[in-house]
Amino acid sequence: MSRVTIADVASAAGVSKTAVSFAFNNPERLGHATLERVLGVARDLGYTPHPAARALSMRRSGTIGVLIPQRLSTVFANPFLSELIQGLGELCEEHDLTLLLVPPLDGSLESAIRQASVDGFISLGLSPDDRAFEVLDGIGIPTVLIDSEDSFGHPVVNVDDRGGAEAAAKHLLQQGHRNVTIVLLPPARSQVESTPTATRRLAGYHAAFEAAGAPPPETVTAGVSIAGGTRAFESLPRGKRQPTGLLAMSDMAAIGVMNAAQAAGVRVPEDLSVVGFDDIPLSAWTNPPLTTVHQPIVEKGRLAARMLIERMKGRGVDSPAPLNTSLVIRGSTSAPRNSDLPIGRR
Amino acid sequence: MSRVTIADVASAAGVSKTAVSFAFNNPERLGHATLERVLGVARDLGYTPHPAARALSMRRSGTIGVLIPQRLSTVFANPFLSELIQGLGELCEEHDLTLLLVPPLDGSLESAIRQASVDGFISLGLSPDDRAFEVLDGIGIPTVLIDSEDSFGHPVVNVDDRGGAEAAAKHLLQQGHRNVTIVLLPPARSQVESTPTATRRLAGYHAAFEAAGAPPPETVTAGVSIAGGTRAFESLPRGKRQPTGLLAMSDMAAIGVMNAAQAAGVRVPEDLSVVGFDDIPLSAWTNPPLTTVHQPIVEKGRLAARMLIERMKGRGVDSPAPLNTSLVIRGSTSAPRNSDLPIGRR
DNA sequence: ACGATCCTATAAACCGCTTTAATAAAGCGG
DNA sequence: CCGCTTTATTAAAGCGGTTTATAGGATCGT
Repeated sequence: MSRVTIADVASAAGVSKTAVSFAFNNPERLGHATLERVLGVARDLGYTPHPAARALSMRRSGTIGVLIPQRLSTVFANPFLSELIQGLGELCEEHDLTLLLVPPLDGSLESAIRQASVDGFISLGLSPDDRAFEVLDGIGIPTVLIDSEDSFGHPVVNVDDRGGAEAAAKHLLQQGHRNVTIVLLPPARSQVESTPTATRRLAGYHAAFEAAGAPPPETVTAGVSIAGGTRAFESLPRGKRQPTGLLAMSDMAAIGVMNAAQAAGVRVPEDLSVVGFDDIPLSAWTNPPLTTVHQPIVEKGRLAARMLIERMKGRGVDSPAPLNTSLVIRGSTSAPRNSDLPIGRR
Repeated sequence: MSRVTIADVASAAGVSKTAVSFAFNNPERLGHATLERVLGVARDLGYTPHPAARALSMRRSGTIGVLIPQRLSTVFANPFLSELIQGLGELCEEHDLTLLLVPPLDGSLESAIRQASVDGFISLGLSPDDRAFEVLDGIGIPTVLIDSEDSFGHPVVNVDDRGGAEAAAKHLLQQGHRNVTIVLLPPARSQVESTPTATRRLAGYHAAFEAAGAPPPETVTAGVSIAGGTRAFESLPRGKRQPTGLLAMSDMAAIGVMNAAQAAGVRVPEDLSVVGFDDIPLSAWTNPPLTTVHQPIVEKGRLAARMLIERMKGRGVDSPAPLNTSLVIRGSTSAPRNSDLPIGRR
């Protein structure tokens, strides 16, 4: 009734456990006849090595963990993670690894980390001061960071958030927008801090406004979801003080804003220009198509996985330069209707 | 240098391994003083139980596996899986479980199954004759099927694919379409078979045509991606024989078709009506918004996870009735321009 | 003063596999 | 027929935990 173990196979084939183990992992150390016999018996009995036992004795589980800072239902509502996993997946399959999703269990990412039987971790968007790092360092497991901060023990894969944000803001400024609101990313885990990504993007926006001699824009915060963007739109000032341009830190929020705006009779881009961030596939299909900052998400996943696999082999890797971002101008931005700038300065 | 083990903690605290183990798993069996001391030493040393060792001795890994019939990069290009994981994730987090993605490794799902250290499997879209089931049954691990076939050892969660497809086809027929093409789902794993889901949807389409006394439609096959839909459109007959209506088995393919059609100057829905299947969030945002068959994907995930967890507790569960599907009529369908049906019969 | 009872703490077996070191058998030249 | 090298096989020691059965006190009623 119970599971077939290596001992069962061994006694059924009239050999030692060692022989059975060799049959699978070291076939050349067995005589031809015994090898065949053991393999045959194993197949007949339906033997499969117990993965946990194997992992324990080989010190290797064949799995890499993805540390997710929020609930799965939250984070998978954003196509960002899907794309990232496409990249991670390519490398995993190439190297015979499976992918473990590790969200905070019972609110605690730390305890989830401890439970996870993995050979390495990819962490998403963690702040340097996150408690998770103590645990991570304590167990000394290879880790590669994505969307985090540099120089801090583990290699990091980032994109040029700041440059992308700056380009986005500059675009709006050049179109003549002066009344702009920024839609911030919510803090991921620690209530106090904002994510490293959000910090860099904000800096980029601000830099552009400063360079243009414009006052720093107002901000609202919105979750990375269409509903979050909808709420953000509703919290915007109306009437004369309503912004003509919106810089959203995520495409999902941007799309939510567009949706809510149009439902409220505000036309995009005529009455309100909106630019997103990420360039998820959906953004090319909205109405109007979303102007946004492209970042190479799949490539980011690939690169991080490749680095982690190197680290798991014991080789050291350095953080690469931030990956390029680029502004993709589509239909959700235009000059404001009552631009107070002369045509020549646009 | 090496990992801190339970023995290290034990000797540092001057107690037995048993005491340390009890301190974490059975604190009431220890005296107050020793408990505190052991816990303190453990914290100081940064002790964390080895997950594989724990899994081996407790016969429980705290992980459930999702059996994915295709490459991660393929399957995560479709928002379907994201939504499903949102549902699975809710239950996982509630029960302190992590989620292991198990794609075919080196082309073989069977070997991936063996490697995976999980307490249960959720399988996606597997045909009854898939070889994976031999392995699954061999190791006797609780399994719940999604989008598979009934009565076959494991409980199954399905939606009413047939009814949904029938409603979709009926809709097109009622609008007056007589020249319709079906966009089939590609086979998932076994080259010969089509997936159970595809079979049921096809039956639904055919039933509607039969009931209307119309000849069965032509078919093309397209991968579940926008690019797949694009290719499908290109393989359609042109000119007089070009269909006026398209029944796609996935929203992604449907969107790809719309895209390619519009790029070729074919207007949707005026020249070509298209209806999808799944009702992924994206479908509400395309231009025009996609008419499609809604299925409760998140709920499907929740239900399957709930059932699996019950099974993991040793309780038996029955397959529920197929979940309801419903046609969502949006902007991608209308009457064909030169309908040969009199107005009254539309 | 003594056996019964209750708390604590532990020794040892076990989970199922890998791997090192050792043994037995076989082949071989002299 | 003997030492020596190869080849085929295995016993036993881990890997790092959990858990059962047991022992050693302290407490207690009588």
